[in-house]
Amino acid sequence: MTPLAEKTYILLKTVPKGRITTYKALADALGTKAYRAIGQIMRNNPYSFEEYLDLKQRVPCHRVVASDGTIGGFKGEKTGETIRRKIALLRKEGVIIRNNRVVDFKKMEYVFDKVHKRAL
DNA sequence: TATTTGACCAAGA
DNA sequence: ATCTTGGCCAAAT
Repeated sequence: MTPLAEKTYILLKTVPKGRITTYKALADALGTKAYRAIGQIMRNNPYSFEEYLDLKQRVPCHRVVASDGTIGGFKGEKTGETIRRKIALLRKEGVIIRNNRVVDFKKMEYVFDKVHKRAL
């Protein structure tokens, strides 16, 4: 677990069900420009939301989408059945998706506040 | 130490 | 609405 990864997971866990954030928003909130690294960190997520059972620890990496509202990747892949599972998870939480894009994406985005940043 | 690799991004055409 | 392109920087190799 790298330092940035640890902070990223802590922050991401504050995003509630039915809302989303972006790779860039996470990077910005953490004071780094390494938004590409955030993707790497999601890929290495040891607490998969689907597979990990401990509610307190699991990291909702399916709630992270690209800055233009497109879905982004999941489990190391960017297309195919894996992405359909990410979409299914989001839909189950109430996020509307059409043509691989979050509808009303700006309104669905969760904005990190001072309290969350302070916890890092 | 040096190089390569991305679940990315913003701006242009 | 797509599509390139150049840039970005932490981590992995």
